[in-house]
Amino acid sequence: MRTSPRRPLILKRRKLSLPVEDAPASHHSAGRDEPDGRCKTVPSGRQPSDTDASAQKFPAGIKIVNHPTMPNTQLVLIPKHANIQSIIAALTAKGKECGSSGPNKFILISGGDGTPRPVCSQGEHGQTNLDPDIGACVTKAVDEGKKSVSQDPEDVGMEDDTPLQTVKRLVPRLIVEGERENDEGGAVNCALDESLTNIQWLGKMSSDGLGSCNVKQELEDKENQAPEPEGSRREESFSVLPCSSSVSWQDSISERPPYSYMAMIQFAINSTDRKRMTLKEIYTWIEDHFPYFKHIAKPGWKNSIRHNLSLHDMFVRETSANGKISFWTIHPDANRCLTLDQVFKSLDPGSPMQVQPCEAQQKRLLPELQKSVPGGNGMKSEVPGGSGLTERKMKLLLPRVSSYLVPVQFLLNQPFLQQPPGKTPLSPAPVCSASTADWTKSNERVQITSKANLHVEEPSPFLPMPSVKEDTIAVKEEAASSPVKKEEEEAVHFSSSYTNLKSPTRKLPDMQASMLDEGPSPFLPLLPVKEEDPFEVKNDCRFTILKENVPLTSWKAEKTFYAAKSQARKIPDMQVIRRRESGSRRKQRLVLPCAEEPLLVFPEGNSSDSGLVSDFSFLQESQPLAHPTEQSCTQDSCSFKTPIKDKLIKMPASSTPCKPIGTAPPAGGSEPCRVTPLNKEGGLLDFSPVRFPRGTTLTPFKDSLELLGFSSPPFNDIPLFESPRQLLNNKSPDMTSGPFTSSPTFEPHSAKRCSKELQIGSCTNRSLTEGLVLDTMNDSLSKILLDISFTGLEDDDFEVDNVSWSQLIPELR
DNA sequence: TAAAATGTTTATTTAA
DNA sequence: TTAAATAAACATTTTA
Repeated sequence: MRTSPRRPLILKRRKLSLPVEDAPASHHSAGRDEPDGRCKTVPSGRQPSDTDASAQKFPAGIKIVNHPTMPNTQLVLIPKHANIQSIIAALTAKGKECGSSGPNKFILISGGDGTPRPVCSQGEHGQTNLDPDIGACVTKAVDEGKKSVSQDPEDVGMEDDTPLQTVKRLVPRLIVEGERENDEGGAVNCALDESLTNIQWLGKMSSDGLGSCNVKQELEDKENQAPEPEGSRREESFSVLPCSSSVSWQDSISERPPYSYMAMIQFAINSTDRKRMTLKEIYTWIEDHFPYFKHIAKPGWKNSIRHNLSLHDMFVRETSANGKISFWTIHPDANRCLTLDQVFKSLDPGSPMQVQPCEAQQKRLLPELQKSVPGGNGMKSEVPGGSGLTERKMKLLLPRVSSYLVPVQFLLNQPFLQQPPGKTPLSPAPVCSASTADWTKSNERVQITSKANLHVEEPSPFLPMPSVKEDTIAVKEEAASSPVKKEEEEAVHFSSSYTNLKSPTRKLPDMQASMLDEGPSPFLPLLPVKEEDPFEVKNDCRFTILKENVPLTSWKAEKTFYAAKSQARKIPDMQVIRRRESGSRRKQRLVLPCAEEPLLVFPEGNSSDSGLVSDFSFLQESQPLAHPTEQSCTQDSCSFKTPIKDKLIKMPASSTPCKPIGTAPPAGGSEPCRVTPLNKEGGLLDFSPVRFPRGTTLTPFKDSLELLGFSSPPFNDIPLFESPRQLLNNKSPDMTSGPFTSSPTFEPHSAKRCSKELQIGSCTNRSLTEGLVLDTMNDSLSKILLDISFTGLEDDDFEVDNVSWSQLIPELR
């Protein structure tokens, strides 16, 4: 799939594809997609039988049958003599044959036929080599896992090494039904084990190795690449590289940072003590920290920086006392104090930072996080597994809506999760508070530079307003102008309204509800646009807005309030400069005299907590919100373009166009405005199951596999069982959590949430769903989960302790 | 004064 | 449909 060079990784969904593209036909890689989407080749030259979908036979005696109970799931019955190639091919062929609508989970079950298994079945079909591409990918992946494996696919351990040794060297052992470890001998010389292990390894490879392959390809293509396609390829490589990839964009000028411009700007600005930067400094900072932009990126990236600075309201331009230097700051209400240090952690103090979003920190600190939430508020049970958290964690860094619009997420985690180990805590809250304090109190002699006429020029977040940007005013300190009493009054009026708006108990103004109910305001579209007197126009607009209590969100209103207040107080010192009618789109500025620092009328403790206080208090308030609108207003404190849209989504009975809410409203509508500090993208607190299309549950484990490096043995502690009964009887915590607990930071509770099936299996019946799902979504072997479910054993009276697999799986007979 | 830098806005493309 | 990236036009300011 083509990936965009524009999109940062963190915004992308990982699309994992089987890295056997263009594989030679001689290899045993899975058949590639044919135009009709069906499997082209099958190992050993056999085509999968398409006569019986329920018991399809594949080479090496592999059978794939439909799972008796689980939809989109098939049982892969693997004879002991099956080799890895056969299994992979069969699975792939099956997946491709079924297409995107077919089953996406495969339960891998060994045959258990009792026949002496060959010592090594790798060469059974005369095929011992992996696809070179796969091998290369695997090698890369293994290399990344600090494994010393030659790139020669033949050296991946398929021949020189005993298969099992190779497997065991490469990947952790996998639990396999019907297989058991030889207690005495330790290692089971089992081709199936190898195969399954290799399947897992393939699944790993599909995510890691592919990236490596892409990196490899990237390196090969880089020489001849123009910047644009180069970025594309890099992007692609990023899309599959694991967090722990050794290919760090920080070490490579060719790697585009996985951050949006907005995020990088935040990084830059927050890297300074004063939380402000000139444009040039931002350029420099980005170039210094992301060499890509210095060496590779097209010059247009600076344009994008400027574009982002102007576009996002969170970026506020201030001017120096003399008005000659423009500083870009982040509005305190929007500033999460996000820094590069917070999104990275140094794995090795002596080594450069590696691409490692602090997901591990987050996971490790999750228990603390949960403890920090009184009562848990249901969080504990909803703490996702590692991968889900990973994605959500990543979203914390997203430049999208969630990243800065709803600082709750960030604040929730920041004190616990954002601190790089071994580093001096950034103390985000104090920093932010300080920043906010500076912003709201001292203001550092910095003149507030307002953006375009907020009320008039910028459409109301709730109302489609006509653009009157061409006839707005700029207020400057340099010159004086005759005061306008009317304006003063209106300004005062506005300040009062604004104060109310910002009051701790503020709630949505009545007008808001009416607007939401009635649609666009009848006033705003009628705003007069008088060429002759833009100032008058502006006043009218403002007054109209005030009268209607348009819920201007805090800081946007704040800016306006600066203007209004200043106008009220310093009219003589100001000059109303009518914007020239040349059609200029330049952002209007409001430069206040240094001597007239705006005095904020924010209510105590509410105006400038940078979202920290309020946000964290939200976490501490575990009880359900009694007044959702209040929370809404809390969010109102961040009035940004996108967040406003977001808020609209949550607005009750909103008649304004809004994006449909992803989750169904609560039954009964008892909570019309179910305000959550999280965003629609499912922030940290949104632990709802992540689902694939077609209802497939994307288990956190899916991604936890990604997190599990090659060096981590997620399955080491999982016993092997000879029979289903044994398997069920051994449903010990270790077994239940099994691979999930392999991560030292894994939240035990999340194991139960690793998949819907698992929940069902552990709660409603005695089936197990665990481990390995071979996800063939999008024709890819992305993840493997050993999924064991035997509804026939639900009955406690099922006393066939020695029941064999074949008794449960007729096809095994 | 021209060029460069900076700032604003709109439009388009792309991926999710 | 939306967010982000990108390009571009244009305006304004700064600098050489």
